[in-house]
Amino acid sequence: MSIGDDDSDLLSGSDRLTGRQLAKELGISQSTISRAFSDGATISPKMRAKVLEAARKFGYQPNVIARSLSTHRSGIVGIVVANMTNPFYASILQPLARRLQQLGLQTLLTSIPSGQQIDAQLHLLLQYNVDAIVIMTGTVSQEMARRWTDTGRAALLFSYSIPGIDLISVVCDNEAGGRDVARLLLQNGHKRPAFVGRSPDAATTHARAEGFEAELAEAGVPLFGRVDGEYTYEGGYAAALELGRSRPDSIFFAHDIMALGGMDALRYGLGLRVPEDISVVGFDNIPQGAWPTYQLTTFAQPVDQMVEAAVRLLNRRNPDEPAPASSVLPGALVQRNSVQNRTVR
Amino acid sequence: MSIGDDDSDLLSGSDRLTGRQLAKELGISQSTISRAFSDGATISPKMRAKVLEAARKFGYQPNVIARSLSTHRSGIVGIVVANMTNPFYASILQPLARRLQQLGLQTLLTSIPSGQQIDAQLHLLLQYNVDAIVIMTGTVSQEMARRWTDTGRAALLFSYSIPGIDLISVVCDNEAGGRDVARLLLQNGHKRPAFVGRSPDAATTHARAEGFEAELAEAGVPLFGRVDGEYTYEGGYAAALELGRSRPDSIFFAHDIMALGGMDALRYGLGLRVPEDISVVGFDNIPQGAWPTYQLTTFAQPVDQMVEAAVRLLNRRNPDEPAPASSVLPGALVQRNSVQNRTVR
DNA sequence: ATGCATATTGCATCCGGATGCAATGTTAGG
DNA sequence: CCTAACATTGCATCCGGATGCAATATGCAT
Repeated sequence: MSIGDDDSDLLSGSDRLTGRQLAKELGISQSTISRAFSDGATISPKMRAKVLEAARKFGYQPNVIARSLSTHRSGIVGIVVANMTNPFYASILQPLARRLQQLGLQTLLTSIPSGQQIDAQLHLLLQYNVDAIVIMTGTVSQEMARRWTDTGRAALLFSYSIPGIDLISVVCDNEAGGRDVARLLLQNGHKRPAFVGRSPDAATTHARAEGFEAELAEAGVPLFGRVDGEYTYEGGYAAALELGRSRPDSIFFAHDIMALGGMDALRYGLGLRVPEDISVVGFDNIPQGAWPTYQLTTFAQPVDQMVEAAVRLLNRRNPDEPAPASSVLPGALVQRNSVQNRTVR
Repeated sequence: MSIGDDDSDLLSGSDRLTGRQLAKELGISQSTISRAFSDGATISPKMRAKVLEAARKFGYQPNVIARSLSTHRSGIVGIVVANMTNPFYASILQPLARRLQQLGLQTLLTSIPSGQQIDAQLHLLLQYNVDAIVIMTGTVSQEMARRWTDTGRAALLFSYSIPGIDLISVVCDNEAGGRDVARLLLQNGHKRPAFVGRSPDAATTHARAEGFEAELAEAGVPLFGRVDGEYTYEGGYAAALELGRSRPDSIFFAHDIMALGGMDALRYGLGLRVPEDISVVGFDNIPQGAWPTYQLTTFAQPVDQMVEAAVRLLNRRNPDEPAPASSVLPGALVQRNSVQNRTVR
């Protein structure tokens, strides 16, 4: 073998080594180099070892772009988010990106105005040959959804779903969550429960609201009031201000971030005590809810399991495996200190 | 012209139209198609219009990957972050991504464990031909920095810098910020000011600490105490717990998120009142600091201007423009209600 | 109208790997 | 030892655009 030991600094140049150069160096063909780096290619173990060894030595790595050009894959997962200021999304992005990186997948992040149509973004991501997308917000046209799945790429709705569009999704059981919250309030003797945060286009909050109201109805307790609003601290603040005046004895906010704004509105805007005067329950379980000022009782989305499920669905290497189904994961009530027992004993 | 009007649905197939196909359709060469889409290429305005019109009609768009293969550019900006749970980073990511998208640049997000060496990530981003990087955390080897700049791509440290590494950065004037905070505390009659959050490897917090201590020294007020800690809510909580026992009359936290944790520790852990018993000042100006429970007085980084500056530096199309310099932008004190006047009148 | 400079367009080839098919090498059965 | 069957490797070509250079077209001055 004629390879010197001292030329391993070939990689230090700004232009990298190509497969053909390495091939010439080894006296073999470029195809063989290529095969050494492709799983399941027809190459003898001996030859592969030799190539990989030389590649390591010379600092050769296949050019991702060139590979992508012919394979139509990229090792990139597109992610569509809005509202990274909502800590819930931030807390998903982090572990999701990390898990994907562990699998050798990069994340192309597309940030959009909340709740919009995202066909244009998907189109764009398609141009970059992303292998899959995780969508956390927005609506998609049926045609775009079809076009996407036609390419054999996975598309995954994370923590929500779009009515009438058959893309797989990973969600927690929102309706059950709503019911659990209702049951908690009922058990603690609440008679005037209100709801905040339903939005016309978000099936997620619908399910939360429906579970909540259904359970109340079954107990014969009417919903005392409802206000909608943006999924922000400010939205929750405004809604609570509006709703609080009519004195419900408890408010269920469809998102923790709204619940925090709501609690502050109740306390600082209306001078009420939480939970003594009014109970508050949230949904999501963001870190801030655990802060001592809030001690928010909430329904926790099982973020870790959801990320795991997402990664599993995205990582399906060969497109001919059975089409995966949406998964609905169970969440759990996290009881802290924003609900007070109002039963008369 | 033989183009029908009804075949504009060519784009609906999962495989897109190539430039050569479009060229054949128009009876021209593929080169001309390519030139029609490249700024500054030699092509007559008339021909370009004709091509673009046909492209629109047939739904042709140049393949980004193929283009990237020969140009070595990608229209992607890599972003390296840690700690998206720190709202400060989340609040940067959002506008930054949006501004870049407006310029037709996508963002490839790389999330790493906080404060580590990120050579491997940069190497990876290089493989994807990213046009530039924005680094928000971590250290880079001198060799990697050189290798990166040798490729003619911009690299930008956002909101921090790495000692000994000459990559341009966009930061606010941290030292001035530290001084301003010190002056504020002094003006309000504080005699026992403490500092929390300096970290050995973060020049940013060093500068904040130095400005703070320098200004105190000039006024003849000794630093009452100092505790370091992680840049998290919990880190601030723990530090305040430790420091609070010795009763400083004020604490300057190097990061708002630590200040919030600190305030909670002082209030709920030690039973102190803020600002009556002890004043607290933060740095960054995250949204949560404005919440009524905290009303945190803080030094605000000029995030919008910093993002603008970053975008301007990244958007330098031709690499032969004068090498841009780092920019240091002025921040400003945001006075809310976590500092009390302790002057005896 | 003629000649030369300049503007456009086409041709051929490159970017770096992936892959179908043919050629060669290897192993096993007879 | 011979040949069928399979395992490896190389060859040629493709993925879809970009671009240097030659060829052609246009414009201008004389």
